[in-house]
Amino acid sequence: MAGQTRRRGAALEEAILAAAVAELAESGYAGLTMDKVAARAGTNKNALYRRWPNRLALGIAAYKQLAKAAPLPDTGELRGDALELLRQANRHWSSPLGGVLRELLAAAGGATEFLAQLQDQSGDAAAAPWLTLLGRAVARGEAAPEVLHPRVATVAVVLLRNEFVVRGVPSAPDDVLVEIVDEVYLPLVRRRSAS
Amino acid sequence: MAGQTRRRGAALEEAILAAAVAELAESGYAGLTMDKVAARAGTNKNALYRRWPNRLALGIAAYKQLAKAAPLPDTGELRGDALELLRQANRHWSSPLGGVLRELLAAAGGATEFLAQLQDQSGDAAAAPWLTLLGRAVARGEAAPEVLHPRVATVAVVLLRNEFVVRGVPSAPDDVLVEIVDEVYLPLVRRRSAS
DNA sequence: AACTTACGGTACGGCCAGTACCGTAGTTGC
DNA sequence: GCAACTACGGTACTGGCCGTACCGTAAGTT
Repeated sequence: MAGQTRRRGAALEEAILAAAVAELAESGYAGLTMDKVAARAGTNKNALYRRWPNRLALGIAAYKQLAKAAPLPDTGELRGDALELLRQANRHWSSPLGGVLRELLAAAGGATEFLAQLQDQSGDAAAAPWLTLLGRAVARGEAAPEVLHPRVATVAVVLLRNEFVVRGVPSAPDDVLVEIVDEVYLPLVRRRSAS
Repeated sequence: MAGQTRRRGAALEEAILAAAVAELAESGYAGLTMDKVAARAGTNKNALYRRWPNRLALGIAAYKQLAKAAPLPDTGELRGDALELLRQANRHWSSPLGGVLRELLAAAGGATEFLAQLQDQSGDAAAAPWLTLLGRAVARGEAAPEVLHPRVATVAVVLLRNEFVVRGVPSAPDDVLVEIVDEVYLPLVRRRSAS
């Protein structure tokens, strides 16, 4: 064969991951088969199963390669920041990547050990940007301090994610984002502890 | 064989659905195989594929048999109603049925024609009870009239569903429900159009 | 150099979706 | 009451995929 040299260790691992990423991007998790990844990486399934216990683990690893954090918006006012962050999420979920994430969440099926791997991308870690964004708004007097709580801060993204779960793939139109921000998020966050 | 008579039409269809429901309840959607359903119904896959085009369609049909609407709570005040409705949803999603629903939503993978079948159980139709519940609260003066909007009305359930998607199977503790109601839902809904 | 480790090739077991074919029982129309 | 038709039951098969096993051989190790 052409390949006089035989790859090992990290070099091979990177090649496999790259192949998995490519398959994931092209065909989604459903189309990610161990045989195809092995073929694409120019190796065989042995090398895969030596590194990842099963297909799901490889899929998650490949997804994590694909998903990268976007910079935090700073428009100077809460509404603009929230909308922009929501648009980022919208782009992510309506891209092929969003479908992949849904497939993975599904394949994990509630298995905590796998879900934990995905939370960085989809769950708790996603609260951090919202909290800092809200923190700035509180400092500006745009929001009440008692809303600096993960459950409250992330309401907007959670609602948007719900759109995708319930309605399906296509990207949410911008009106939906505006509606979420204006009808729910801002009223919720602006409250002056109305008892 | 024992069965002298041969079932046809509706009788057979019911038997198949019953078998599918049983399999779904025992093993979830992942464990629902066409062979097992056929065997359990005492027939073969032909009869199945004559009625449903594929496994997912049968799974959804079986799920719809399983899920039935619970009566609408009426405790006399908004907080109690909302909490009770949330507890219903919590029970549903933390039961095996919830896992099944998640599996189905995943298997549908954004295919609109299938999602539409599930929305009755999980999506838009779920907005109706919340709207009537809120309507009563508005009449009592417990909520502002401008919150009679599906997006706003369903915020609580959507947040709860998110718990399941992100955290996994186990039932959400009651504190979480209380937190959702007290930290998010009531403040959101009680606003007196704070501009 | 000998030794160990990991890759490559290949083959296979097992499971399952979906399809095809055919004999036969039940139903319908005459 | 007979024929034609429809739908069920049995069975077999294709094709795809996950996961495992075995074995020869190249790469790194001492």
